[in-house]
Amino acid sequence: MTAALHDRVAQCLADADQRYTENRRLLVNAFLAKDRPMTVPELVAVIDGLPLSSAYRNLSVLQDAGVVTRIATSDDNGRYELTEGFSGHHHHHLVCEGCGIVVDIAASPTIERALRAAARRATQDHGFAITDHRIDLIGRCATCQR
Amino acid sequence: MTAALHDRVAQCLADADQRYTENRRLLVNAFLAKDRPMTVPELVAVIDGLPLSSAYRNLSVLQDAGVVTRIATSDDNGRYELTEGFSGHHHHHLVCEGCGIVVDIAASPTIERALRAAARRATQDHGFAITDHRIDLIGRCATCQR
DNA sequence: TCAAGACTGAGAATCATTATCATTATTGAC
DNA sequence: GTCAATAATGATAATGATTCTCAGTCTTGA
Repeated sequence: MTAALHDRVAQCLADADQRYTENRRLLVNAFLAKDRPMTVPELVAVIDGLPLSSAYRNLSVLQDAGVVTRIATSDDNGRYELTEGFSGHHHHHLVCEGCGIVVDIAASPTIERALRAAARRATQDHGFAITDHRIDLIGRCATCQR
Repeated sequence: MTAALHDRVAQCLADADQRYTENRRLLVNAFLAKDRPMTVPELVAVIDGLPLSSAYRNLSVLQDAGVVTRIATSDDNGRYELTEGFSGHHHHHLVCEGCGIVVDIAASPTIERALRAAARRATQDHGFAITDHRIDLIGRCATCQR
């Protein structure tokens, strides 16, 4: 199961003329271990001995190859997660405005349908070619509610 | 019309023990002039003579008072816009992944309804108290499509 | 086995944002 | 109106996440 996933990652990197090195494998495994977007400090804390500079460089390589995605948050640290093709399912995010943590939630068919219509309208009205979307529900996690 | 708006901004700042100074008024007017989220460099370019440090400090004050909202983007600059109560209408964003520009689009009732259901589910399943949401349609603007 | 080129990691550089602080402007009390 | 007390300003320095640099190491394919 995960072996097949690693093969696909390797293929994806190969297509981008990149190798699937030990550090990159450690990063992918860290993402598989937790199913929520993680910051670079979180990643290096989990991957013992990985230098910051290597973490950033390899995340950038994995991002260019389409294996991971960087998500923008309002707190200071960026967060990374496996691209949907690798994490398995289309999902959206629950964002805590207290601590900044981000949790994955399943997408609903109703929302997806409505979004397709909205994308069509955006193309008509503004000339945008829509390729993706992002939905965040914002609030406070159980911990931050005290 | 805009006079009433300025009164409401003044009230909002007063509630936060802040004054509605010239610089703050200039910022609010800049937001009214363009109806899309703007970066700090864009703002100081439009408001002649406004120092960067004053721009950042006053945006922060306006944000704490609930007059402007900072939106997170994946490019390097943050973007600010008037909070919905002041800009007039609930809206979502069209984001160009080429140049990073952000354009407002109207929210659709269908999506809003579906989001309320999703928020209910998030509370049940994850203990989050949802207070807001954010929808971005991501693609390429007419210019960046060449 | 060897050369070409990719990868690594320590440290320096970058750049948006924040903090500092002396100066200036505003306010409320008298 | 005058006078503290307090808030706002803006130049500059500091911060901190991210990116770049570069010399050394590892892979790969011939």
